[in-house]
Amino acid sequence: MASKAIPSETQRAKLERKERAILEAARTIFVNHGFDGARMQEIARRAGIGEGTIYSYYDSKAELMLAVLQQFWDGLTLEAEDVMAAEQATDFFGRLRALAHYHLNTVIVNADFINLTFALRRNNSEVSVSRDHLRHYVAVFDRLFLRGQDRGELRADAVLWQARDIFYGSLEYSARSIEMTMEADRSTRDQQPVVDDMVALFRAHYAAHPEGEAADGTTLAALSRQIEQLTEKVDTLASRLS
Amino acid sequence: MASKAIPSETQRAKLERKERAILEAARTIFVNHGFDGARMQEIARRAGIGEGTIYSYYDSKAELMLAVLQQFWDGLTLEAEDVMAAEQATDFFGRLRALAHYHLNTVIVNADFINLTFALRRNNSEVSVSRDHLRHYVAVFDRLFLRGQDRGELRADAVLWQARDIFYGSLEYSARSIEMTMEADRSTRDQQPVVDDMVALFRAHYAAHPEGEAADGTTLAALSRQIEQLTEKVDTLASRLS
DNA sequence: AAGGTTAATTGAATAGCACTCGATATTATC
DNA sequence: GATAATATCGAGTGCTATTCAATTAACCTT
Repeated sequence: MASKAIPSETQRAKLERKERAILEAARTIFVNHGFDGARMQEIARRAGIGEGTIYSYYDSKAELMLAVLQQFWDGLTLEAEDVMAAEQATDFFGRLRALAHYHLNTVIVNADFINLTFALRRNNSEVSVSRDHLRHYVAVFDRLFLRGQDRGELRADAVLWQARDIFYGSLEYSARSIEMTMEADRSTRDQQPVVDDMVALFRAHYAAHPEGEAADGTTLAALSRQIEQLTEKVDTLASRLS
Repeated sequence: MASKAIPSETQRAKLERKERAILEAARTIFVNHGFDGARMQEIARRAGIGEGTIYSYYDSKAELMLAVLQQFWDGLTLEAEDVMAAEQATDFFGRLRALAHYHLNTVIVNADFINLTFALRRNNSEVSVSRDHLRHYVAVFDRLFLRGQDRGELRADAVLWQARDIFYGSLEYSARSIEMTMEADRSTRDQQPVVDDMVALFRAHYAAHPEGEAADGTTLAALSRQIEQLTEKVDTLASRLS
Protein backbone atom coordinates (compact mmCIF):
# COMPACT_ATOMS: atom_id res chain seq x y z
CA MET A 1 0.00 0.00 0.00
CA ALA A 2 2.66 2.56 1.02
CA SER A 3 5.19 3.00 -1.77
CA LYS A 4 8.75 4.32 -1.66
CA ALA A 5 7.62 7.92 -2.12
CA ILE A 6 5.07 9.26 0.31
CA PRO A 7 2.21 10.91 -1.55
CA SER A 8 1.37 14.50 -0.72
CA GLU A 9 -0.84 15.07 2.26
CA THR A 10 -3.86 16.06 0.23
CA GLN A 11 -3.50 12.92 -1.82
CA ARG A 12 -3.24 10.73 1.23
CA ALA A 13 -6.23 12.47 2.74
CA LYS A 14 -8.13 11.81 -0.42
CA LEU A 15 -7.35 8.12 -0.27
CA GLU A 16 -8.36 7.91 3.33
CA ARG A 17 -11.59 9.70 2.65
CA LYS A 18 -12.29 7.23 -0.13
CA GLU A 19 -11.51 4.29 2.11
CA ARG A 20 -13.89 5.63 4.73
CA ALA A 21 -16.54 6.04 2.05
CA ILE A 22 -16.11 2.43 1.02
CA LEU A 23 -16.31 1.19 4.59
CA GLU A 24 -19.40 3.22 5.34
CA ALA A 25 -21.14 2.11 2.17
CA ALA A 26 -20.17 -1.49 2.83
CA ARG A 27 -21.46 -1.30 6.35
CA THR A 28 -24.85 -0.02 5.24
CA ILE A 29 -25.22 -2.63 2.52
CA PHE A 30 -24.03 -5.51 4.70
CA VAL A 31 -26.39 -4.54 7.50
CA ASN A 32 -29.33 -4.27 5.15
CA HIS A 33 -28.71 -7.34 3.02
CA GLY A 34 -26.37 -9.61 4.94
CA PHE A 35 -23.13 -10.95 3.54
CA ASP A 36 -24.49 -13.05 0.69
CA GLY A 37 -27.19 -10.53 -0.17
CA ALA A 38 -24.76 -7.64 -0.50
CA ARG A 39 -23.70 -6.78 -4.07
CA MET A 40 -20.23 -5.38 -4.60
CA GLN A 41 -21.70 -3.25 -7.36
CA GLU A 42 -24.14 -1.63 -4.99
CA ILE A 43 -21.41 -0.93 -2.44
CA ALA A 44 -19.32 0.67 -5.17
CA ARG A 45 -22.20 2.78 -6.40
CA ARG A 46 -23.00 3.94 -2.89
CA ALA A 47 -19.37 4.84 -2.25
CA GLY A 48 -19.32 6.75 -5.52
CA ILE A 49 -16.53 4.76 -7.13
CA GLY A 50 -16.03 2.08 -9.73
CA GLU A 51 -16.53 -1.55 -8.85
CA GLY A 52 -12.94 -2.54 -9.52
CA THR A 53 -11.58 0.21 -7.31
CA ILE A 54 -12.77 -1.55 -4.19
CA TYR A 55 -10.30 -4.31 -4.96
CA SER A 56 -7.35 -1.94 -4.74
CA TYR A 57 -8.41 -1.29 -1.14
CA TYR A 58 -9.58 -4.76 -0.13
CA ASP A 59 -8.62 -8.04 -1.68
CA SER A 60 -12.01 -9.64 -1.49
CA LYS A 61 -15.57 -9.25 -0.33
CA ALA A 62 -14.76 -11.28 2.76
CA GLU A 63 -11.90 -9.01 3.68
CA LEU A 64 -14.05 -5.96 3.23
CA MET A 65 -16.62 -7.50 5.52
CA LEU A 66 -13.89 -8.20 8.01
CA ALA A 67 -12.80 -4.55 8.01
CA VAL A 68 -16.40 -3.53 8.63
CA LEU A 69 -16.66 -5.99 11.49
CA GLN A 70 -13.46 -4.70 13.06
CA GLN A 71 -14.76 -1.16 12.93
CA PHE A 72 -17.99 -2.39 14.45
CA TRP A 73 -16.35 -4.16 17.37
CA ASP A 74 -13.98 -1.30 18.03
CA GLY A 75 -16.98 1.01 18.16
CA LEU A 76 -18.67 -1.28 20.66
CA THR A 77 -15.55 -1.33 22.81
CA LEU A 78 -15.41 2.45 22.96
CA GLU A 79 -19.11 2.67 23.75
CA ALA A 80 -18.80 0.10 26.49
CA GLU A 81 -15.91 2.02 28.01
CA ASP A 82 -17.97 5.19 27.87
CA VAL A 83 -20.79 3.45 29.66
CA MET A 84 -18.36 2.39 32.37
CA ALA A 85 -16.95 5.90 32.64
CA ALA A 86 -20.35 7.53 32.83
CA GLU A 87 -21.66 5.20 35.51
CA GLN A 88 -22.00 7.03 38.81
CA ALA A 89 -22.14 3.89 40.89
CA THR A 90 -18.61 3.22 42.00
CA ASP A 91 -19.15 -0.30 43.26
CA PHE A 92 -18.63 -3.38 41.16
CA PHE A 93 -22.25 -4.46 40.97
CA GLY A 94 -23.56 -1.10 39.84
CA ARG A 95 -21.04 -1.04 37.04
CA LEU A 96 -21.75 -4.64 36.17
CA ARG A 97 -25.41 -3.82 35.85
CA ALA A 98 -24.63 -0.94 33.51
CA LEU A 99 -22.40 -3.13 31.38
CA ALA A 100 -24.98 -5.91 31.26
CA HIS A 101 -27.66 -3.47 30.16
CA TYR A 102 -25.45 -2.06 27.47
CA HIS A 103 -24.32 -5.43 26.21
CA LEU A 104 -27.74 -7.06 26.13
CA ASN A 105 -29.21 -4.16 24.24
CA THR A 106 -26.30 -4.07 21.83
CA VAL A 107 -26.52 -7.77 21.13
CA ILE A 108 -30.23 -7.54 20.40
CA VAL A 109 -29.94 -4.50 18.15
CA ASN A 110 -26.95 -5.82 16.22
CA ALA A 111 -27.85 -9.49 16.19
CA ASP A 112 -27.17 -9.88 12.48
CA PHE A 113 -23.73 -8.41 12.75
CA ILE A 114 -22.80 -10.52 15.68
CA ASN A 115 -23.93 -13.68 13.97
CA LEU A 116 -21.88 -12.73 10.94
CA THR A 117 -18.81 -12.35 13.10
CA PHE A 118 -18.96 -16.01 13.94
CA ALA A 119 -20.36 -17.18 10.65
CA LEU A 120 -17.31 -15.82 8.87
CA ARG A 121 -15.19 -18.53 10.46
CA ARG A 122 -14.99 -20.48 7.27
CA ASN A 123 -12.50 -18.33 5.45
CA ASN A 124 -9.47 -19.57 7.25
CA SER A 125 -6.72 -17.13 8.10
CA GLU A 126 -8.55 -13.84 8.33
CA VAL A 127 -10.40 -14.94 11.40
CA SER A 128 -7.50 -14.22 13.68
CA VAL A 129 -7.82 -10.48 13.25
CA SER A 130 -11.41 -10.56 14.27
CA ARG A 131 -10.47 -12.50 17.36
CA ASP A 132 -8.27 -9.71 18.64
CA HIS A 133 -11.03 -7.19 18.34
CA LEU A 134 -13.35 -9.50 20.19
CA ARG A 135 -10.76 -9.82 22.88
CA HIS A 136 -10.53 -6.07 23.24
CA TYR A 137 -14.25 -5.87 23.66
CA VAL A 138 -14.50 -8.43 26.43
CA ALA A 139 -11.47 -6.84 28.10
CA VAL A 140 -13.86 -4.17 29.36
CA PHE A 141 -15.43 -6.82 31.56
CA ASP A 142 -12.06 -8.21 32.52
CA ARG A 143 -10.84 -4.85 33.84
CA LEU A 144 -14.03 -4.34 35.79
CA PHE A 145 -13.75 -7.77 37.34
CA LEU A 146 -10.08 -7.48 38.27
CA ARG A 147 -10.68 -4.07 39.81
CA GLY A 148 -13.52 -5.55 41.81
CA GLN A 149 -11.13 -8.18 43.11
CA ASP A 150 -8.46 -5.62 43.91
CA ARG A 151 -10.91 -3.62 45.95
CA GLY A 152 -12.01 -6.69 47.82
CA GLU A 153 -15.54 -6.58 46.47
CA LEU A 154 -15.14 -9.94 44.80
CA ARG A 155 -13.79 -13.20 46.07
CA ALA A 156 -10.08 -13.45 45.44
CA ASP A 157 -10.36 -17.07 44.32
CA ALA A 158 -12.95 -16.37 41.64
CA VAL A 159 -11.76 -17.36 38.19
CA LEU A 160 -11.92 -14.55 35.68
CA TRP A 161 -12.62 -16.48 32.52
CA GLN A 162 -15.34 -18.56 34.11
CA ALA A 163 -17.10 -15.41 35.22
CA ARG A 164 -16.60 -13.90 31.78
CA ASP A 165 -18.09 -16.91 30.03
CA ILE A 166 -21.11 -16.78 32.28
CA PHE A 167 -21.58 -13.07 31.80
CA TYR A 168 -21.28 -12.79 28.04
CA GLY A 169 -22.58 -16.28 27.33
CA SER A 170 -25.80 -15.92 29.24
CA LEU A 171 -26.50 -12.46 27.92
CA GLU A 172 -25.90 -13.48 24.34
CA TYR A 173 -28.07 -16.55 24.67
CA SER A 174 -30.76 -14.52 26.37
CA ALA A 175 -30.64 -12.06 23.51
CA ARG A 176 -31.27 -14.86 21.07
CA SER A 177 -34.13 -16.20 23.14
CA ILE A 178 -35.66 -12.75 23.38
CA GLU A 179 -35.31 -12.33 19.62
CA MET A 180 -36.91 -15.68 18.95
CA THR A 181 -39.77 -14.95 21.29
CA MET A 182 -40.40 -11.63 19.62
CA GLU A 183 -40.35 -13.24 16.19
CA ALA A 184 -42.69 -15.96 17.25
CA ASP A 185 -45.52 -14.33 19.13
CA ARG A 186 -44.73 -10.63 19.18
CA SER A 187 -44.88 -10.62 22.95
CA THR A 188 -41.96 -8.74 24.38
CA ARG A 189 -40.01 -10.61 26.96
CA ASP A 190 -38.64 -7.95 29.22
CA GLN A 191 -34.91 -7.42 29.27
CA GLN A 192 -34.92 -6.14 32.81
CA PRO A 193 -35.18 -9.46 34.65
CA VAL A 194 -32.33 -10.92 32.62
CA VAL A 195 -30.01 -8.18 33.79
CA ASP A 196 -31.31 -8.34 37.35
CA ASP A 197 -30.80 -12.04 37.52
CA MET A 198 -27.31 -11.78 36.12
CA VAL A 199 -26.24 -9.22 38.69
CA ALA A 200 -27.93 -11.17 41.47
CA LEU A 201 -26.09 -14.27 40.37
CA PHE A 202 -22.78 -12.47 40.48
CA ARG A 203 -23.58 -11.06 43.88
CA ALA A 204 -24.47 -14.45 45.28
CA HIS A 205 -21.69 -16.35 43.59
CA TYR A 206 -18.73 -14.02 43.44
CA ALA A 207 -19.23 -11.39 46.12
CA ALA A 208 -16.57 -11.43 48.82
CA HIS A 209 -17.86 -12.31 52.23
CA PRO A 210 -17.66 -9.44 54.71
CA GLU A 211 -14.29 -9.46 56.40
CA GLY A 212 -13.74 -12.20 58.95
CA GLU A 213 -17.33 -13.33 59.05
CA ALA A 214 -17.59 -16.87 57.88
CA ALA A 215 -21.13 -17.70 58.82
CA ASP A 216 -23.66 -17.23 56.08
CA GLY A 217 -26.13 -15.93 58.54
CA THR A 218 -24.10 -12.77 58.84
CA THR A 219 -24.15 -12.29 55.11
CA LEU A 220 -27.87 -12.78 55.07
CA ALA A 221 -28.21 -10.20 57.79
CA ALA A 222 -26.03 -7.76 55.87
CA LEU A 223 -28.09 -8.24 52.74
CA SER A 224 -31.31 -7.84 54.68
CA ARG A 225 -30.02 -4.60 56.09
CA GLN A 226 -29.17 -3.43 52.62
CA ILE A 227 -32.67 -4.27 51.47
CA GLU A 228 -34.17 -2.22 54.24
CA GLN A 229 -32.04 0.75 53.33
CA LEU A 230 -32.98 0.46 49.70
CA THR A 231 -36.65 0.11 50.51
CA GLU A 232 -36.45 3.25 52.56
CA LYS A 233 -34.76 5.07 49.71
CA VAL A 234 -37.46 3.96 47.30
CA ASP A 235 -40.13 5.24 49.66
CA THR A 236 -38.36 8.57 50.02
CA LEU A 237 -37.97 9.03 46.31
CA ALA A 238 -41.50 7.93 45.58
CA SER A 239 -42.97 10.38 48.02
CA ARG A 240 -40.88 13.17 46.62
CA LEU A 241 -42.25 12.37 43.19
CA SER A 242 -45.88 12.56 44.19
CA MET B 1 -48.94 -35.95 -2.95
CA ALA B 2 -51.28 -38.89 -2.47
CA SER B 3 -53.54 -39.16 -5.51
CA LYS B 4 -56.67 -41.29 -5.75
CA ALA B 5 -54.48 -44.36 -5.96
CA ILE B 6 -51.67 -44.86 -3.53
CA PRO B 7 -48.40 -45.50 -5.34
CA SER B 8 -46.95 -48.92 -4.83
CA GLU B 9 -44.85 -49.36 -1.78
CA THR B 10 -41.72 -50.00 -3.74
CA GLN B 11 -42.05 -46.69 -5.55
CA ARG B 12 -42.56 -44.68 -2.37
CA ALA B 13 -39.71 -46.52 -0.73
CA LYS B 14 -37.55 -45.70 -3.71
CA LEU B 15 -38.24 -42.01 -3.36
CA GLU B 16 -37.52 -42.07 0.32
CA ARG B 17 -34.32 -43.95 -0.21
CA LYS B 18 -33.28 -41.35 -2.75
CA GLU B 19 -34.11 -38.52 -0.38
CA ARG B 20 -32.03 -40.14 2.34
CA ALA B 21 -29.17 -40.52 -0.11
CA ILE B 22 -29.33 -36.83 -0.96
CA LEU B 23 -29.40 -35.82 2.69
CA GLU B 24 -26.49 -38.03 3.58
CA ALA B 25 -24.41 -36.84 0.67
CA ALA B 26 -25.27 -33.24 1.44
CA ARG B 27 -24.32 -33.68 5.04
CA THR B 28 -20.91 -35.06 4.17
CA ILE B 29 -20.18 -32.34 1.66
CA PHE B 30 -21.43 -29.53 3.89
CA VAL B 31 -19.40 -30.76 6.83
CA ASN B 32 -16.26 -31.08 4.75
CA HIS B 33 -16.54 -27.86 2.75
CA GLY B 34 -18.92 -25.57 4.58
CA PHE B 35 -21.98 -24.02 2.98
CA ASP B 36 -20.28 -21.86 0.40
CA GLY B 37 -17.61 -24.43 -0.38
CA ALA B 38 -20.11 -27.18 -1.12
CA ARG B 39 -20.89 -27.79 -4.82
CA MET B 40 -24.34 -28.99 -5.73
CA GLN B 41 -22.75 -31.05 -8.47
CA GLU B 42 -20.62 -32.91 -5.98
CA ILE B 43 -23.58 -33.58 -3.75
CA ALA B 44 -25.51 -34.92 -6.72
CA ARG B 45 -22.63 -37.11 -7.83
CA ARG B 46 -22.20 -38.51 -4.32
CA ALA B 47 -25.91 -39.23 -4.07
CA GLY B 48 -25.75 -40.97 -7.46
CA ILE B 49 -28.31 -38.76 -9.19
CA GLY B 50 -28.46 -35.94 -11.69
CA GLU B 51 -27.85 -32.40 -10.56
CA GLY B 52 -31.30 -31.18 -11.43
CA THR B 53 -32.98 -33.96 -9.50
CA ILE B 54 -32.04 -32.42 -6.19
CA TYR B 55 -34.30 -29.51 -7.01
CA SER B 56 -37.35 -31.75 -7.17
CA TYR B 57 -36.66 -32.64 -3.53
CA TYR B 58 -35.41 -29.30 -2.24
CA ASP B 59 -36.08 -25.88 -3.67
CA SER B 60 -32.62 -24.50 -3.10
CA LYS B 61 -29.23 -25.13 -1.65
CA ALA B 62 -30.22 -23.21 1.48
CA GLU B 63 -33.27 -25.39 2.00
CA LEU B 64 -31.20 -28.51 1.56
CA MET B 65 -28.79 -27.21 4.17
CA LEU B 66 -31.73 -26.53 6.45
CA ALA B 67 -32.93 -30.11 6.12
CA VAL B 68 -29.44 -31.30 7.02
CA LEU B 69 -29.41 -29.01 10.04
CA GLN B 70 -32.76 -30.29 11.20
CA GLN B 71 -31.54 -33.85 11.00
CA PHE B 72 -28.46 -32.77 12.89
CA TRP B 73 -30.35 -31.15 15.76
CA ASP B 74 -32.79 -34.01 15.99
CA GLY B 75 -29.81 -36.33 16.29
CA LEU B 76 -28.40 -34.22 19.09
CA THR B 77 -31.72 -34.27 20.90
CA LEU B 78 -31.85 -38.05 20.81
CA GLU B 79 -28.26 -38.35 21.97
CA ALA B 80 -28.85 -35.94 24.82
CA GLU B 81 -31.87 -37.92 25.89
CA ASP B 82 -29.80 -41.10 25.78
CA VAL B 83 -27.19 -39.48 27.98
CA MET B 84 -29.89 -38.57 30.47
CA ALA B 85 -31.32 -42.06 30.40
CA ALA B 86 -27.95 -43.74 30.83
CA GLU B 87 -26.94 -41.56 33.74
CA GLN B 88 -26.96 -43.58 36.95
CA ALA B 89 -27.02 -40.59 39.23
CA THR B 90 -30.63 -39.95 39.97
CA ASP B 91 -30.24 -36.54 41.51
CA PHE B 92 -30.55 -33.33 39.57
CA PHE B 93 -26.96 -32.21 39.84
CA GLY B 94 -25.48 -35.48 38.65
CA ARG B 95 -27.68 -35.40 35.60
CA LEU B 96 -26.95 -31.75 35.03
CA ARG B 97 -23.26 -32.53 35.03
CA ALA B 98 -23.75 -35.27 32.47
CA LEU B 99 -25.78 -32.99 30.24
CA ALA B 100 -23.23 -30.20 30.56
CA HIS B 101 -20.44 -32.57 29.58
CA TYR B 102 -22.34 -33.84 26.61
CA HIS B 103 -23.37 -30.40 25.43
CA LEU B 104 -19.96 -28.78 25.80
CA ASN B 105 -18.30 -31.56 23.91
CA THR B 106 -20.93 -31.51 21.19
CA VAL B 107 -20.66 -27.77 20.73
CA ILE B 108 -16.90 -27.97 20.39
CA VAL B 109 -16.91 -30.86 17.96
CA ASN B 110 -19.70 -29.47 15.79
CA ALA B 111 -18.82 -25.80 16.04
CA ASP B 112 -19.12 -25.22 12.30
CA PHE B 113 -22.55 -26.72 12.13
CA ILE B 114 -23.79 -24.76 15.07
CA ASN B 115 -22.51 -21.51 13.68
CA LEU B 116 -24.25 -22.28 10.42
CA THR B 117 -27.53 -22.76 12.24
CA PHE B 118 -27.48 -19.14 13.27
CA ALA B 119 -25.75 -17.81 10.20
CA LEU B 120 -28.56 -19.09 8.00
CA ARG B 121 -30.94 -16.53 9.45
CA ARG B 122 -31.11 -14.49 6.29
CA ASN B 123 -33.51 -16.58 4.26
CA ASN B 124 -36.54 -15.47 6.16
CA SER B 125 -39.36 -17.98 6.35
CA GLU B 126 -37.41 -21.20 6.57
CA VAL B 127 -35.82 -20.16 9.82
CA SER B 128 -38.92 -20.98 11.80
CA VAL B 129 -38.47 -24.67 11.21
CA SER B 130 -35.00 -24.58 12.55
CA ARG B 131 -36.26 -22.79 15.64
CA ASP B 132 -38.57 -25.65 16.53
CA HIS B 133 -35.77 -28.15 16.36
CA LEU B 134 -33.65 -25.97 18.58
CA ARG B 135 -36.52 -25.81 21.01
CA HIS B 136 -36.77 -29.57 21.09
CA TYR B 137 -33.12 -29.79 21.89
CA VAL B 138 -33.16 -27.41 24.82
CA ALA B 139 -36.34 -29.08 26.07
CA VAL B 140 -34.08 -31.82 27.41
CA PHE B 141 -32.75 -29.31 29.91
CA ASP B 142 -36.23 -27.99 30.60
CA ARG B 143 -37.55 -31.42 31.55
CA LEU B 144 -34.59 -32.04 33.81
CA PHE B 145 -35.07 -28.71 35.53
CA LEU B 146 -38.81 -29.08 36.04
CA ARG B 147 -38.36 -32.57 37.41
CA GLY B 148 -35.78 -31.20 39.82
CA GLN B 149 -38.30 -28.68 40.99
CA ASP B 150 -41.04 -31.28 41.34
CA ARG B 151 -38.79 -33.41 43.48
CA GLY B 152 -37.93 -30.48 45.68
CA GLU B 153 -34.28 -30.49 44.70
CA LEU B 154 -34.54 -27.03 43.19
CA ARG B 155 -36.10 -23.89 44.51
CA ALA B 156 -39.69 -23.60 43.48
CA ASP B 157 -39.34 -19.92 42.61
CA ALA B 158 -36.43 -20.41 40.22
CA VAL B 159 -37.25 -19.20 36.73
CA LEU B 160 -36.78 -21.86 34.09
CA TRP B 161 -35.73 -19.73 31.15
CA GLN B 162 -33.23 -17.75 33.14
CA ALA B 163 -31.55 -20.96 34.24
CA ARG B 164 -31.68 -22.26 30.69
CA ASP B 165 -30.01 -19.13 29.30
CA ILE B 166 -27.26 -19.41 31.85
CA PHE B 167 -26.72 -23.09 31.20
CA TYR B 168 -26.61 -23.14 27.42
CA GLY B 169 -25.27 -19.61 27.07
CA SER B 170 -22.26 -20.09 29.29
CA LEU B 171 -21.42 -23.47 27.83
CA GLU B 172 -21.64 -22.24 24.28
CA TYR B 173 -19.51 -19.21 25.03
CA SER B 174 -17.02 -21.36 26.88
CA ALA B 175 -16.83 -23.63 23.89
CA ARG B 176 -15.95 -20.69 21.68
CA SER B 177 -13.33 -19.52 24.15
CA ILE B 178 -11.83 -22.96 24.32
CA GLU B 179 -11.80 -23.17 20.54
CA MET B 180 -10.10 -19.79 20.25
CA THR B 181 -7.52 -20.69 22.84
CA MET B 182 -6.71 -23.90 21.02
CA GLU B 183 -6.41 -22.08 17.70
CA ALA B 184 -4.18 -19.43 19.21
CA ASP B 185 -1.58 -21.19 21.28
CA ARG B 186 -2.36 -24.88 21.04
CA SER B 187 -2.62 -25.09 24.79
CA THR B 188 -5.67 -27.04 25.76
CA ARG B 189 -7.92 -25.35 28.23
CA ASP B 190 -9.52 -28.17 30.10
CA GLN B 191 -13.24 -28.68 29.75
CA GLN B 192 -13.59 -30.15 33.18
CA PRO B 193 -13.49 -26.92 35.23
CA VAL B 194 -16.11 -25.33 33.02
CA VAL B 195 -18.54 -28.13 33.76
CA ASP B 196 -17.62 -28.20 37.43
CA ASP B 197 -18.14 -24.50 37.78
CA MET B 198 -21.47 -24.69 36.03
CA VAL B 199 -22.74 -27.38 38.38
CA ALA B 200 -21.39 -25.52 41.40
CA LEU B 201 -23.13 -22.41 40.26
CA PHE B 202 -26.43 -24.20 39.89
CA ARG B 203 -26.01 -25.79 43.28
CA ALA B 204 -25.33 -22.45 44.94
CA HIS B 205 -27.95 -20.52 43.06
CA TYR B 206 -30.83 -22.88 42.48
CA ALA B 207 -30.56 -25.63 45.08
CA ALA B 208 -33.57 -25.81 47.33
CA HIS B 209 -31.67 -25.91 50.60
CA PRO B 210 -28.39 -24.08 50.47
CA GLU B 211 -26.50 -24.13 53.72
CA GLY B 212 -27.39 -21.04 55.69
CA GLU B 213 -31.05 -20.91 54.99
CA ALA B 214 -32.86 -18.56 57.30
CA ALA B 215 -35.85 -19.63 59.31
CA ASP B 216 -38.33 -17.97 57.01
CA GLY B 217 -36.88 -19.76 54.01
CA THR B 218 -35.15 -16.69 52.65
CA THR B 219 -32.09 -17.53 50.62
CA LEU B 220 -29.03 -15.61 49.70
CA ALA B 221 -29.94 -15.69 46.06
CA ALA B 222 -33.46 -14.49 46.68
CA LEU B 223 -32.19 -11.59 48.73
CA SER B 224 -29.65 -10.73 46.08
CA ARG B 225 -32.35 -10.61 43.48
CA GLN B 226 -34.49 -8.44 45.68
CA ILE B 227 -31.58 -6.04 46.02
CA GLU B 228 -31.23 -5.84 42.27
CA GLN B 229 -34.86 -4.99 41.82
CA LEU B 230 -34.74 -2.33 44.49
CA THR B 231 -31.55 -0.82 43.12
CA GLU B 232 -33.15 -0.64 39.73
CA LYS B 233 -36.19 1.06 41.16
CA VAL B 234 -34.03 3.61 42.94
CA ASP B 235 -32.24 4.37 39.68
CA THR B 236 -35.51 4.81 37.83
CA LEU B 237 -36.97 7.09 40.47
CA ALA B 238 -33.78 9.08 40.78
CA SER B 239 -33.58 9.68 37.05
CA ARG B 240 -37.21 10.75 36.97
CA LEU B 241 -36.47 13.26 39.69
CA SER B 242 -33.55 14.89 37.91
C1' DA C 1 -50.37 -55.98 -22.83
C1' DA C 2 -50.62 -51.83 -25.47
C1' DG C 3 -51.68 -47.17 -25.32
C1' DG C 4 -52.06 -43.13 -22.74
C1' DT C 5 -51.28 -40.17 -18.83
C1' DT C 6 -48.75 -38.56 -15.16
C1' DA C 7 -44.57 -38.11 -12.53
C1' DA C 8 -39.49 -38.27 -12.17
C1' DT C 9 -34.99 -37.46 -14.04
C1' DT C 10 -31.52 -35.36 -16.63
C1' DG C 11 -27.75 -32.26 -18.08
C1' DA C 12 -27.13 -28.61 -21.24
C1' DA C 13 -28.41 -23.77 -21.19
C1' DT C 14 -29.25 -19.55 -18.31
C1' DA C 15 -28.32 -16.06 -15.18
C1' DG C 16 -26.13 -13.85 -11.29
C1' DC C 17 -22.19 -12.55 -9.14
C1' DA C 18 -17.26 -11.93 -7.36
C1' DC C 19 -13.29 -10.87 -9.25
C1' DT C 20 -9.53 -9.69 -13.20
C1' DC C 21 -7.24 -6.92 -16.43
C1' DG C 22 -6.05 -3.96 -20.15
C1' DA C 23 -7.14 0.68 -21.06
C1' DT C 24 -7.63 5.33 -19.27
C1' DA C 25 -7.25 9.15 -16.14
C1' DT C 26 -4.97 11.34 -12.36
C1' DT C 27 -1.10 12.68 -9.72
C1' DA C 28 3.94 13.02 -8.65
C1' DT C 29 8.68 14.09 -10.05
C1' DC C 30 12.14 16.05 -12.70
C1' DG D 1 5.82 20.10 -19.81
C1' DA D 2 7.27 15.52 -20.25
C1' DT D 3 7.51 11.22 -18.20
C1' DA D 4 6.89 7.90 -14.77
C1' DA D 5 4.11 6.10 -11.26
C1' DT D 6 -0.29 5.35 -9.33
C1' DA D 7 -5.26 5.11 -9.12
C1' DT D 8 -9.64 4.23 -11.38
C1' DC D 9 -12.63 2.15 -14.28
C1' DG D 10 -16.07 -1.16 -16.14
C1' DA D 11 -16.44 -4.57 -19.76
C1' DG D 12 -15.05 -9.24 -19.78
C1' DT D 13 -13.99 -14.02 -17.33
C1' DG D 14 -15.00 -17.86 -14.82
C1' DC D 15 -17.52 -20.22 -11.63
C1' DT D 16 -22.06 -21.85 -9.72
C1' DA D 17 -26.82 -22.27 -8.34
C1' DT D 18 -30.87 -22.80 -10.71
C1' DT D 19 -34.12 -23.65 -14.70
C1' DC D 20 -36.38 -26.16 -18.30
C1' DA D 21 -37.29 -28.71 -22.51
C1' DA D 22 -36.56 -33.25 -23.62
C1' DT D 23 -36.37 -38.01 -22.14
C1' DT D 24 -37.35 -41.85 -19.40
C1' DA D 25 -39.79 -44.47 -16.00
C1' DA D 26 -44.05 -45.56 -13.47
C1' DC D 27 -48.76 -46.19 -13.34
C1' DC D 28 -53.58 -46.78 -14.90
C1' DT D 29 -57.31 -48.27 -17.96
C1' DT D 30 -59.50 -51.30 -20.77
